Amino acid sequence: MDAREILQNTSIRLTPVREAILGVLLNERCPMSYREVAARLPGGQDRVTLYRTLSLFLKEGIVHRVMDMKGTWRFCAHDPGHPGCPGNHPHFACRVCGRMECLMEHSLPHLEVGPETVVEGKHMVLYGICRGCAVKKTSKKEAGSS
Amino acid sequence: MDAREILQNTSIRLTPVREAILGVLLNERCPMSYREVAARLPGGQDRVTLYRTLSLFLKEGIVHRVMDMKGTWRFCAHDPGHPGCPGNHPHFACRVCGRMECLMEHSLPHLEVGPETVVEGKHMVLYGICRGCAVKKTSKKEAGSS
DNA sequence: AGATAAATGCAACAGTGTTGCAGAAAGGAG
DNA sequence: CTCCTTTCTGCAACACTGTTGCATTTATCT
Repeated sequence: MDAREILQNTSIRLTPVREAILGVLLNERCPMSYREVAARLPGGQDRVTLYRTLSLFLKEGIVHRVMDMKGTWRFCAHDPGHPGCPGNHPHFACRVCGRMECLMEHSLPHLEVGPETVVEGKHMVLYGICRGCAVKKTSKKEAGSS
Repeated sequence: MDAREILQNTSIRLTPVREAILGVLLNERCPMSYREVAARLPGGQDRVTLYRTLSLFLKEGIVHRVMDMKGTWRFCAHDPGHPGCPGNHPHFACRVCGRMECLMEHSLPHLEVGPETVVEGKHMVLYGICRGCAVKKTSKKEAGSS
């Protein structure tokens, strides 16, 4: 299912800008900051349009978002095959390459809080060094010490 | 143990500004944003000083920090009686009053990620409506409908 | 094709957090 | 106590994220 099809399944209008933005998200399939999305767009789009489009996608339920360790929102296109995807999983943020990934194989644990408290949602972010960067680092070290 | 004593146990200098800032954190005992801390200070302190002081406290290990749902860091003084406190618990953020609290009674679950990945830390934030605000809302509704 | 509603781009703003630098204050040595 | 070195503080300026209001353009329906 490509961007065009997904957008046509919603009540919002299909425009080139939206198709392009959703296309980028579908292509990467990891939570992206506005900046990362903008860098992969042909250019000429306004920041504001991008912010508004991402918020709209969120409202329409075709993306979810997580906050990374720098305090910026990252948006990720849902996998159409995973109906439970809407953010109900933890994420991992790499401090070296800055990328974030969905930990689809886990679901967020349920925590018991006080009886009156209303829990509307939860976020969990692990941070550290991703596999790709860890491997690169190790091999660099080994190369340096030999 | 008050702010002065805690600071004297570290290698950093004891200054009135630092004593005041740590005093505020010790008094509230919940994760506070720079803005909340500033509002409780006598005034006259520079924003930059406050940011730097909080970062210093973090480096010294006398506070921990969490990111709230608006992307701002919140700092919380450690409970001297809880050596395991350094952030190893989830937090709850109320979207009505904006306050955040430590969920000391829970610890963060361990998640198994790939073998090469280096996990350096994790964050978990529940959000919704805290007990205080939920109760207030209910009683308001009841009062309105009667 | 024309009308209407929505989407885009622009300018401006609020807020968080950072850096560089000059003057002020803390802590130690004599 | 006084001087000296270190480091802390406050100021100005900046980069960045995210938001709002408004005028213009574009999509969609009739």
